[in-house]
Amino acid sequence: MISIVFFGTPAIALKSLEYLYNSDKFNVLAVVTQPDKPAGRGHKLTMSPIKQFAIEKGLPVFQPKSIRKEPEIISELKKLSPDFFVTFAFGQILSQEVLDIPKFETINLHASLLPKYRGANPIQRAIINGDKKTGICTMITELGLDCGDVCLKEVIDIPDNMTCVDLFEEISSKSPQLIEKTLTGLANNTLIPQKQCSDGVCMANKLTKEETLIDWSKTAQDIHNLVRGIYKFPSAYFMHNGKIIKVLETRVLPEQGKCGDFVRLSKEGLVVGCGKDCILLVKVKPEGKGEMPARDWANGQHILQK
RNA sequence: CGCGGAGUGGAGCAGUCUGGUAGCUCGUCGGGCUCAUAACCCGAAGGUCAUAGGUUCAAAUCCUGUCUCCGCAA
Repeated sequence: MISIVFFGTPAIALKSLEYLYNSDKFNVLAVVTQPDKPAGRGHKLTMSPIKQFAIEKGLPVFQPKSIRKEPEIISELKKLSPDFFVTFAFGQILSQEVLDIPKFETINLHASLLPKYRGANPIQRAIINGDKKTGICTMITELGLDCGDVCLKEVIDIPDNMTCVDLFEEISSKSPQLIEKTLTGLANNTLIPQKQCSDGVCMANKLTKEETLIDWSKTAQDIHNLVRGIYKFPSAYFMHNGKIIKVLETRVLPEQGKCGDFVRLSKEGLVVGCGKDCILLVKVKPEGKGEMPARDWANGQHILQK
């Protein structure tokens, strides 16, 4: 049985932890996750989905503020003497001292086809940039950011209307098998990690507030990619009468209109002019309101009424 | 107790400050026009104004409590 310590925080990693926990090939010794943080309306202290699962199953949980600087936790991890560390969206940088703990390796799962989209935000970036495919990789963790040798990769297609929520879901459910294959391959020496090729390296930076504001002078396709790329997390938006209007669903229409103008109201939604072509707003979510058809919103705002 | 918005026919909103006949756009149904229509014209149905209490001759509107939904921030 292969013993591991699992490092992870958000929901996307949950299925992987669950899988490893339930498998009789693996023994999950402990879980390391980010400290509880005030979150949500009311700032209630909230534990990560990974921690919730661990507590439910009675697994030991470590929550370092910064794992590099907490010798007590490091020595606890050493005592466990695991075969592997598995990291998946953990959210902290490890130190060499930590990487040296497991008997075999520390492996990381990264949600892109490396070396493309190293860094914090590979999933949403792939959609925002209009990529037709992306994927997941397992890799040997090294000190640099997502630069270690790649063990296994799996390609995932991105259809034109896929949102980041769909992609999250797909990645979340395909990851467990990839991690399993990687661990067993490394453990019995049948898997040889490959260096990342040096060209095609690019970073997937965190989203800034400015990026999520819709720029109507861009092409309708670019706006459509932005909308589905950050669907619900945290959503593309525009301002109207001083209110934030989030845009949840759009379609590109091959017609002309002045940038940023409300062109017409159709049965399906509100048509807005862009730098190239027009975009149809199908579903929106105004500040202080729930989601609604864009047509209904435009109706109540008395946009485009004679 | 982090800050803030909102609950009004099926949908989206106005009306609330300055209490006194329930309003607008859309949808639905019926009829008309049209070669035809998602367009246009005429008409109809549909609301205990989230909820409980209070003030008043009179409350969607003022006061108090409760529930629900949401935005920011983190």
